[in-house]
Amino acid sequence: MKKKREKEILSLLVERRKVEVTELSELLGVSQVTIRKDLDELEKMHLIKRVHGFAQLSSEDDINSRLAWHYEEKTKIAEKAAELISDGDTVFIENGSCCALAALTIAKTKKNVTIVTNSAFIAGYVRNEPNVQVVLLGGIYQKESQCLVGPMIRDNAMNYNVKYCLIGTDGWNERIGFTNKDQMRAQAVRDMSASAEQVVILTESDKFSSAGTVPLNLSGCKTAVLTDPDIPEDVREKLTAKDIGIMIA
Amino acid sequence: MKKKREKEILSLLVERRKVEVTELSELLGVSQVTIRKDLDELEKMHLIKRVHGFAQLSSEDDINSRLAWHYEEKTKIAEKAAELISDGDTVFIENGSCCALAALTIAKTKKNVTIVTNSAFIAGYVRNEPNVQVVLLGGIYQKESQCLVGPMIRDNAMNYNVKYCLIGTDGWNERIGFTNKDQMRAQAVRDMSASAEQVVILTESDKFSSAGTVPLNLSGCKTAVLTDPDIPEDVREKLTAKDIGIMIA
DNA sequence: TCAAATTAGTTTCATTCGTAACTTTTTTGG
DNA sequence: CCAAAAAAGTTACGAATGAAACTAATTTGA
Repeated sequence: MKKKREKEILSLLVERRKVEVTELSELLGVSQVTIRKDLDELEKMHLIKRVHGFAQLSSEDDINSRLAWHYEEKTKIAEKAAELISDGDTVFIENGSCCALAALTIAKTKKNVTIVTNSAFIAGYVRNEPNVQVVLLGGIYQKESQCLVGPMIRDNAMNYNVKYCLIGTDGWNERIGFTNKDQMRAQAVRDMSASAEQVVILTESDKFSSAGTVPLNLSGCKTAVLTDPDIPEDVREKLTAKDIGIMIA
Repeated sequence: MKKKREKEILSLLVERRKVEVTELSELLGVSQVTIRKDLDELEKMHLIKRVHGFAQLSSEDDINSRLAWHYEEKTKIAEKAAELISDGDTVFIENGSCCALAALTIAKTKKNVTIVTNSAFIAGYVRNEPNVQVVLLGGIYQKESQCLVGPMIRDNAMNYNVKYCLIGTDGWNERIGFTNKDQMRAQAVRDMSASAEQVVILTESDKFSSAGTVPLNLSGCKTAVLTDPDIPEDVREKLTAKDIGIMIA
């Protein structure tokens, strides 16, 4: 994301879901042609969809539309995550918008990496990258999130033993730790983590302000968080006290 | 597909991949507005994509674009296949364009059916249908075909025992029987078939004119073919001689 | 430091788009 | 059988689009 104007367009879209080209032009004080060029760029990145006269986010539940929120931070986190991976590695990646970006960055920058994931979204997301192999763990297909859950995940994941498992989260608090919205998905995360030496949680720092409903309970695993520089100092201390590593993108 | 004009548009697109709205209007002798309405319909069915001034097929390798070829026959085959399934059933469905249409028809018309498939494409294809559950078998993700292959398929499929397994094919001849283009996918078909009482091959009749490279070798399974009425008489006899049932859509 | 090259943005224009109001054709039910 | 309703198609028009040629701003490197 080179231009700050593109960031403003995204913010507007996250708020309103759908904005007219003419309105964007007035609001941002540039010509409609310029706006259209910006929108073309954003569409290339799959962050928005263009329709006659408008720009809009992808469908509500789609990971693509979640990517529009804090895209820049997520990009940086994804790049940092990719640095952990070496050519030829196999890495577990769980569903989630940061994870999807990390998967794409890895696919674009590494050679001969195998991504093992429970996310059909991620499989499709890196489909055009020739230098990566993808393994999809079997399971029940959750239609909204396009990810796979259920006991087959565990069976399949046990075929592997990897160094890193990259996962997402939707919140955190001191008492219950990191959380997820969905019980089935939380279990999938545990099952995948069990086959990895190190779990890395990819999350923007604003997730630390409130917790979701289902604790991930990763206590048995060596865990680290990869987040942006805005993580509050008190959270840092609490994480460190619980022996959770902190990486800043 | 109600209108024969829409069929003509599809034929043109299969030939040329991309046709201008103005040209379609002249060729078919109706106004551009009418063409645009047709194109909107076809786009709703995911058979084509619209761009400014043109209509074009989805990307070359995409199953969606293969659906444009003989769409009507495929629709009928899919409807007939759906009749085999009852509310509450679990059915195996393999990758392929006829299979995808069958999956969608089942999802739209049946209640409480579980589709077990090795096709991430099919999972996405029925994503908006609320009355169906999808289970994706795990494996190596083939980027072009969006299907899963490899030994995990067999492990996962063994969790089930179902009545019907719907599969596709890319050819047939008398000596080697039904074929597939790809060794890994052929093995996935065998692994899925092993957990089903009855294998039903969904294919348009024109596939009987030539064979692909990898025999499916389903000899151990009770097998039937579901195809359109144009299947040649001699092929019928040869299939019957090999104890393969024939259903006509 | 300054000229050339690249990048960003604008203006213009012919073309395409979607909508709405209108006409023709086909269906349908009494 | 035929009138009313529904469906299919057209015309007309203002708004949106993409391409190209042009101008302004920024980068770069000699």
